[in-house]
Amino acid sequence: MPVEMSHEVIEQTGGLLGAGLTMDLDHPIVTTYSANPPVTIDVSMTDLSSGLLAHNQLTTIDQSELSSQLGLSLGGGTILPPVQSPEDHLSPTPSPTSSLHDEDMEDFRRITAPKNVVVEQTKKQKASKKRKKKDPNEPQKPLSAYALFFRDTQAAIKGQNPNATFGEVSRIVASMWDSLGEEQKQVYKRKTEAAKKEYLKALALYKENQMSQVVVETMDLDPSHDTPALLPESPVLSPTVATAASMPQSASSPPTTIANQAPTPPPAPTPPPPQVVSPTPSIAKIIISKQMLQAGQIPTSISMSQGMVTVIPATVVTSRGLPLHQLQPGPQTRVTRSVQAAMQMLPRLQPPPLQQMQQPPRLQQMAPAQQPSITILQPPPPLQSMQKVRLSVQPPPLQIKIIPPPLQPQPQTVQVQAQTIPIISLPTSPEVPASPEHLEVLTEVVQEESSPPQMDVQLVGVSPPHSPSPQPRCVRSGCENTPVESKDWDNEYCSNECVVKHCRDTFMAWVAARNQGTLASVK
DNA sequence: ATATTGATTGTTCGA
DNA sequence: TCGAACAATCAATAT
Repeated sequence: MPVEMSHEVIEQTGGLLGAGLTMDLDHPIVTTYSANPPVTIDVSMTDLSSGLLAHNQLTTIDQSELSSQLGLSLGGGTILPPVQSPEDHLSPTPSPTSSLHDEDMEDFRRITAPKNVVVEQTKKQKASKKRKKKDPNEPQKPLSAYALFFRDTQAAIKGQNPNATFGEVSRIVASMWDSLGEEQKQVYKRKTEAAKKEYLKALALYKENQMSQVVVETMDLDPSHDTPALLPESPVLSPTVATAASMPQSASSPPTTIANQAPTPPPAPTPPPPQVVSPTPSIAKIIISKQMLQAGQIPTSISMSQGMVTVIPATVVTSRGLPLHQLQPGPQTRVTRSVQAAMQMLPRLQPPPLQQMQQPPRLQQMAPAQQPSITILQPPPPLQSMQKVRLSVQPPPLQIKIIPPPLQPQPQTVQVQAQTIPIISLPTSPEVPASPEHLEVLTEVVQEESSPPQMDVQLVGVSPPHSPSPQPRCVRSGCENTPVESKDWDNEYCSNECVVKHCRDTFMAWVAARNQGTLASVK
């Protein structure tokens, strides 16, 4: 505490608030002055209090006496010889009770009693006063120079005179303010000016935010639809949505809307909105990552329309900085779920023409698909091209096709290529029914696949690589029969049985070789 | 009208 | 109904 210094200041300058205040107030203490009042303020108040209040051992001061003494000391002409040294004042701080003598108590009552009456009177008068409701987020107006000064000095006054009432402190502060030199006042005024600039900035930003509010809604198009949420507990969705919600929107850019806009679709401008919304009441869940929003890219989107589930991942990097496909539970689980949901719709739907499967509509034009197909665009791992797995499942014959993806990992522009490689062709047979369970297994295997697509094709591939023999034989290993021609296979098999066996063996071998125990659940 | 601080009073709500 | 928590009010003064 700067008690000694205050004494020195007064002794040397002969004034109360002269050099001391100037010296310390010139210090830039903008950020701390409110919490820690300027040292010199404390000094001055200490001496002021000691000189004025403690001199008479008053906790309540006679107004005229106070004024005269304040005027005397603050006027700067006379030095008040402190009866008590500042140190004495500080060390055992005079407790309110101990400092109160009987006479003081009388003075206290004499002064405070009428005050209470006044309070009661003004209470009724100002009962119906200001009714202001403010937005808590609205920036606070900068304090006036006097308010800053009051805040700084009142603590010192209170410290020296704990029993001083608010009115007394206010009068003391006002006297000090009056006696404050213009330079010292300028210090506070500069603070106020600086705070005002900040206030204007904050106010502008606040108003801007008021103008543009982000609308973020995520909901199922059909809540009654018993479909597990595609992206429920995703570690990606929550942060991204929160980011979108908290991200300030500039007035020029439209609010980011993640919503089902079926009731009132907005006038879609030429650039399609970043989300793919299913036209049918099934499910629409949107992910917009922060990176994508900032880059203005089309975000991850999932749409489902009459059995067609489209997963368009965002760029690989997520908010965690991990590739999307590495998250657990990641898109694998979600995709599987959506696939399962789509599977249940399959039996009712008729297989589409092959041409349609090979040339699906553009992603932004995912009009109601006529075939029960599932298009899954998985995010490419780094240095890997995007893998596009297209499962076209239909009642007999069942087909699963893997389409090698284009090399450019640009989900928003990628189109499904017409080139397809038939891998497994399973005609309906009693031995291998195309049950949903089986489909699910196949699907999950494909979903969990994250290795380069080439390997998939190679492993899953049905046709033997080569070995052109002069006498054609059935493709199934161990079968020596001559293949027969059928509409279900291309002159490779001798019978339906061989087709089934061959496919089963191939698939099981692929599963075993592929997973090596990592997918023990797949049988 | 509003700000300073802190005591007091009034209101609301849960136990 | 009671107590806790919160809100409103008031003081003197300056802006």
